[in-house]
Amino acid sequence: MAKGITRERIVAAALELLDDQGMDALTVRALASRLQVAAPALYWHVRNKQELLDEMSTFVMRRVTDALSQVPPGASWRDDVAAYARVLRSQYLLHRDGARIFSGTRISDPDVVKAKEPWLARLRGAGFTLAGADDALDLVTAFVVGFVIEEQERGQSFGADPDRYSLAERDAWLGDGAELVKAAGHLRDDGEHRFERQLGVVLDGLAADLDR
Amino acid sequence: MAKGITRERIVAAALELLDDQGMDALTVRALASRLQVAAPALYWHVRNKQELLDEMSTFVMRRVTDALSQVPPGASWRDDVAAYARVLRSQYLLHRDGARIFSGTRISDPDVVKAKEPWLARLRGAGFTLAGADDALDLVTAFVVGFVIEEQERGQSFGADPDRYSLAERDAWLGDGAELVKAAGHLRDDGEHRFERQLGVVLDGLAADLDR
DNA sequence: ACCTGAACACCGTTCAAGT
DNA sequence: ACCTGAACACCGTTCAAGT
Repeated sequence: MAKGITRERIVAAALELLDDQGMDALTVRALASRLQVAAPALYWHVRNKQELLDEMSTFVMRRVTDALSQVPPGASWRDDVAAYARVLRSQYLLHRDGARIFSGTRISDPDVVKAKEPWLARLRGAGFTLAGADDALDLVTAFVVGFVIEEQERGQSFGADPDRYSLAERDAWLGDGAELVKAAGHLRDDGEHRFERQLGVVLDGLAADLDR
Repeated sequence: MAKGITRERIVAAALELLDDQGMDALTVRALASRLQVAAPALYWHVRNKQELLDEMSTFVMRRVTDALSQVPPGASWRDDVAAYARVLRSQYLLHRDGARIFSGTRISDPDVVKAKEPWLARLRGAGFTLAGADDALDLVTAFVVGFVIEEQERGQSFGADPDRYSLAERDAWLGDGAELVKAAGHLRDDGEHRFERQLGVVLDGLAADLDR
């Protein structure tokens, strides 16, 4: 006894380690030491490190579907799709480099994929074709992934060295010319506002698509 | 002489190695051996591996801006933004896992960032505010990044084991229920068509934004 | 069934020394 | 200025052996 390592505990500890120390520090040995076992012990529960990473992704995506299953059908398809986008973003944001690490990975649990079903049904009910509904969800997923990758990268650079990424520094680094690029940098906002605004544009596009 | 390693040659060889063997095989030692020098030789030209990766990203993004500078102003802002999206996607597709590796990284060359200037100018000419133009380009970037990450992941899984990812296998793996998810899988297309369709939706959203 | 100790073939990086 | 050889502290993974 006393040990009792399980797949679930390994994944949970791996996510903690990732968030505490970052991707480079997520080694099999460091993970084992956090769990107070020798490194080879992990190989009884997990085939290799890649499988561990896949399990971590699946865990995060399961969190997304769990959170979504709590969301009641909205007043409109817009509300439903927006709820999906917000939940996906917030779950990615929970983990260091979450969007980059957990996007575009194979999900190992069919239930997580099947959780798409009610969302497809809601969109169909709102007038989307099945293909159109699937397309819509994938488009929103692509947008969220790309948005949060950029968002987390900016956050990390800024966290590491706030001065280095100030507007003044950036302007100096850019040198002469490119006045629009510089001015745009000063107008730029971040976080929720920016996300909601761009999400709104995507939803407007889907609405235009639906009306056609 | 005879050696003549330069930063440029290192980056070019690193991209070849990435495409030939994949991310895991892109080691300092393998790269050195491809360039016929001892591993520590690279450290005279590059601070560390991270800097090498940043240089690779910057190189790819410079390719994007070079290709874009050849694109004449289109008949409409839609054509301009679509041209940008297509070029970005095609440059990511040129390299194994390109979107995941090269997105959300700091660009080390100001000229690459400054190349945004004429694109901002064109959008402003078409009626976008400066903030709106910047937002539009970033939104399209986020979409392309997310789209191609998913696209390359699918391509890689399928390339590795075509049977494993056939529709029949997928349906069996999903098990009972989720009929819409299964049916949507059968309707799904890939590549250019899918990209153009989803890009069209994003552009429609921007158009709606512009009319407001 | 579950875990350890020792080992293997590798990593990225440093540094004195060579030309 | 540019490169090498040797070394350091680490990797992921295997495997016989322990309980």
